[in-house]
Amino acid sequence: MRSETLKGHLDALILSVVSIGPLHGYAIIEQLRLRSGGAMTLPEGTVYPALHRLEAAGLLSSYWSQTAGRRRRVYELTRRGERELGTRRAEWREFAHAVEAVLSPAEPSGPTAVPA
Amino acid sequence: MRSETLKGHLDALILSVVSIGPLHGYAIIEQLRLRSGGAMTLPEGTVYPALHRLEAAGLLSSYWSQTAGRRRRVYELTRRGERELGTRRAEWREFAHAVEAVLSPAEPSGPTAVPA
DNA sequence: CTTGACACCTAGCATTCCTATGCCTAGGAT
DNA sequence: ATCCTAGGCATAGGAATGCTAGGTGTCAAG
Repeated sequence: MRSETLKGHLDALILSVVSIGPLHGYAIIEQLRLRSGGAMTLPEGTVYPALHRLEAAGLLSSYWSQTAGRRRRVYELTRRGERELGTRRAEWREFAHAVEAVLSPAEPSGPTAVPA
Repeated sequence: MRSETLKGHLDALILSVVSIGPLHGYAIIEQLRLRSGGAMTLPEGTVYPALHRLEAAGLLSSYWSQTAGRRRRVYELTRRGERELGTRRAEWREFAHAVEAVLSPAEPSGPTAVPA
């Protein structure tokens, strides 16, 4: 998948997987891969900065957890994050429909192509 | 529509409208707006550089036309542009499905969530 | 003669994602 | 003992893209 393809949609994807339950960064990467059927195998250098960005924006909160000698930073949605997720999902749908409309082959469309 | 949303998909959209028939820049902007139902009202500063980029990449070719004292640069798809459009449409579909899969609410998914 | 639609162009900015690299632990293989 | 792999986090720097904001010019309507 071309790397620019993802741009602007990563935040929604992360918020969505975290909305299911608190997750740490590495697990988020794993979930994105699993749920996308392998299509989204994101490098850490993409996801970690995004998490920091989302936390700075107040959409995620985090805490450290210690498990078997391994430290993990666990993220969960804030109230604002939940609301934002709703907005983003709606925006995605709108965007996807718009792209679909433009991308699907169609007959030439003059100025009169959109009926009043 | 959030501006980052479009990133990485503009080329496909432009190729798609031009594939219907030769169009000049301004008309391309108009077609994108019409076909997207108004969702994509792109500023010229977005589209013109993109057209130059696509021409430089060999996906579009152009020529000047004079109509009623108005000069227009008309673009049409090259062979490579047609092929590229096909690729991009396929990529869009793959991407859209992947996002849909991640974005749609689902039950918690453990390591066993993907059956062999 | 001013406004608005038509039509093109570019510089510079902001944002985003990726590559590359570094650091650390645990557990199995050699 | 040593190495490798998986797990786990982090950052710097580069590349790409779209937008803002500005500029040029024609033509028709008021």
